[in-house]
Amino acid sequence: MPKAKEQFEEMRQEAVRKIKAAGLELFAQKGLAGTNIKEIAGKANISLGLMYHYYSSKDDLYLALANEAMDMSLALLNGLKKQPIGAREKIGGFIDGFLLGVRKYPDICYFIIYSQQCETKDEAQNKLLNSRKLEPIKLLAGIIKTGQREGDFVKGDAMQLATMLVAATQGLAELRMALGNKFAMPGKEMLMQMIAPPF
Amino acid sequence: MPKAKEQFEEMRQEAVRKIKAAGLELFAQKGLAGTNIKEIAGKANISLGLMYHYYSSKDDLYLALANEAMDMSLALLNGLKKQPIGAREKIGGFIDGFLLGVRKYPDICYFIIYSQQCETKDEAQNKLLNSRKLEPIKLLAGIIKTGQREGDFVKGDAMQLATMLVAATQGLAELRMALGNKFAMPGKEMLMQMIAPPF
Amino acid sequence: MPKAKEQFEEMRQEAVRKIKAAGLELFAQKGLAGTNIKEIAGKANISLGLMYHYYSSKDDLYLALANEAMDMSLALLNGLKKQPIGAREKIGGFIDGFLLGVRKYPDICYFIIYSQQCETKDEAQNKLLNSRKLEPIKLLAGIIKTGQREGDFVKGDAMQLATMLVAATQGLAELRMALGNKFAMPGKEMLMQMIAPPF
Amino acid sequence: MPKAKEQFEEMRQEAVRKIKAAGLELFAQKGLAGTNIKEIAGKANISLGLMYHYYSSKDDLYLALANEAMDMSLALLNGLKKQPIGAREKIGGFIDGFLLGVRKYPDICYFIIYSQQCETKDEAQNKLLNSRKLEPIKLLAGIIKTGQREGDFVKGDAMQLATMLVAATQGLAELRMALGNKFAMPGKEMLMQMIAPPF
DNA sequence: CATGAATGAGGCTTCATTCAT
DNA sequence: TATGAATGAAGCCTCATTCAT
Repeated sequence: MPKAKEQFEEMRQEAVRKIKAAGLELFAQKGLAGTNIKEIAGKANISLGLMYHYYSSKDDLYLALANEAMDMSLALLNGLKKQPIGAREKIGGFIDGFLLGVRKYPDICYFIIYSQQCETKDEAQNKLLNSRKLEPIKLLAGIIKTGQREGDFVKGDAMQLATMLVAATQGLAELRMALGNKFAMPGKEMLMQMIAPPF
Repeated sequence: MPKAKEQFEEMRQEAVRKIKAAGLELFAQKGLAGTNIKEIAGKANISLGLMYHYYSSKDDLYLALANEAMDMSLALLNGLKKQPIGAREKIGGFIDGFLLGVRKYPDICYFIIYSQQCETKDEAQNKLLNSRKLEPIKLLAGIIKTGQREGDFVKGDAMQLATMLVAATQGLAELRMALGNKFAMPGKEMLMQMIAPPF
Repeated sequence: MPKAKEQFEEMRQEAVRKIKAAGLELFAQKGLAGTNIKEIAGKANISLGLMYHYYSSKDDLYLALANEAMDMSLALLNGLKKQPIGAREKIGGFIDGFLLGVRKYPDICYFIIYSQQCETKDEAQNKLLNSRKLEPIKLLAGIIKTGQREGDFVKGDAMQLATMLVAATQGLAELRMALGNKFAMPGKEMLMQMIAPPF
Repeated sequence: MPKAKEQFEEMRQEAVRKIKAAGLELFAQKGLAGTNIKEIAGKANISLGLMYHYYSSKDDLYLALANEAMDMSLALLNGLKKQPIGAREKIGGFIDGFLLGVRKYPDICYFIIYSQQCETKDEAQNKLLNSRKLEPIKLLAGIIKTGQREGDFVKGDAMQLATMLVAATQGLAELRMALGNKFAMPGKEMLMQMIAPPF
């Protein structure tokens, strides 16, 4: 009697889930080149071979995770963009998302932010990833422009402001990973004032 | 000192200079694990054997470069600290140093800022490096505290503010490397207002 | 026999048929070591598990196919040997069998002829296979000897002549596979004259 | 003091020589897929790593050897073509070359003849190799045509005759490898009569 | 000081085979 | 009978490091 289709599907989902969790953590800590597949499989509690059942290579897994992280980031921003709230609240929502993410999944930092060194050998994929890094900056810039028209945002080029905000979150996530508990994470107000001072 | 010795000394200096320049660029682009020694030697235009004459291992070179970068960063801050100028000017000097460095040696970004993923296998060295990452933040925090007493800085925990500024510069350097010319680097004023708004 | 059993038997036969067809083609194209079981199962349109239901290993399937091919070759020759026709006609029949086989099942070439590289790890099996390769040559040599006594065959050691004929067919089958349509297959007359010239 | 250029060159030559000899023998016995690099290095008495110093991959070595073998075969034929001797002598020279090669370097058989299964993954290389297999056949066909005009060759399409001769040598080399000493190699006269009967 | 050949451990990947259902 | 997920040994390849000259 063949095993039921659903059973197989469940097994697949579970295996993929474990692989992704392990990969996320290890890539975040040690980068693509510094992470080895055996370790990922070990942490995921599956065999080496099974990894290759689901991902064709280390790069493949890395790219899947990187793109997923970017998708999440974009989804957060797109969600905020559509909401019927002011620009100040939208920026606040972005910062909340960041602070929460970092607090809840500390190891995800590397992927919450933009992956810095994605040397996938596959130059095409690298270019794709890099181009995607601009998307959230552009989205933020749009929100900032609106806020500037509404009057209570700081002045200056919106793209530059968006770049600065994104850079700060990325840098903070990295410092957080490097320094652990010795680290003084700025609060929401402090990050907000980079774009939208209290008054 | 006889002439021969001087010549040898010159050769040494020249070789070390070439090795460091090549290592800096490649480590910055691809990280420690992703960079290979042969490539460094190739870019430096020296033989593999000679590399090992000056540096006992890949990690050795990496650590030397990382520490040098941190030294430069600290030297800049210590220099500013001693100068008889206001806190606002000191922060301005730090930001100028960053912007100039990034503009002049784009590939140095990785080292101008704090190296994020230094997995040296040698745990002791890792701890050392990580602890050094806190030093500039503490120095900046000191300057910021003074500025806050002088009255024209934003309010809030000085360590947090310093962390935010450092994170922003680190993030900007990384984005700069990833995005190249598609990148909107914020100007000095914009970075300044994170700590010291015009009024 | 109840109907159910017949059905099962049919399924078995069908599965085995598909496995053998797929294996034959792939082994012929890429050899034993170069062919993988998953690919065979895929081409046969059955599951991996089922393959192992019928054949205990890759080598098992390979040996079965190789021996079957040799059986067919021997059967052809034994059939001809018994027929009440002249030696010339018998050689002609062998050549016809070869030319037809190559034309009809181009991918079978590898097995119509003698498999060159059967590294079965199992040394005993290898020896068995190799010894079987001599059988058709010996049979042919017998026919040739008769033909030489009958007067219209070329002179010379019969085993050497048989070896040459078999080698030619083997070589032609291989060239056929390698060169495909760019290939000039000699006709029956041309092959005949190697053993039995027109006059 | 740097090692002299010639010394390095000698080392290179010696290493390459050993690698090629080992590869030739093993590929000939077990094919590309069936041969493993470690074994080649072992037989060549060098380290695995050194193999990759000289050849970028297993395929690379295989292709180099296959092409070299083809070059030798072509060189033999081109040499004969230019000599001021009759077509019969030229065919005789080709057959002598074959018989001698097989006798002297029994393991080279696979490469003296045409490599049957060159699955290099690199489809372009496969096509190149396959196209090269036609060259000697064409050369032989030219010689045969001349011989036919001179009068003492068998009749029939020259390309087909050339194909048959080449196939026979290939098949004989393979049988030789498979059967070893149980094998009855035809003599020069016997092979000659395929193309140019005594009278 | 200078060279680059040589080593081999370790990493990535494949694949024959097993097994729970 | 039938499925395909799971395993892990073994293969290919890379690369930090050593060494003879």
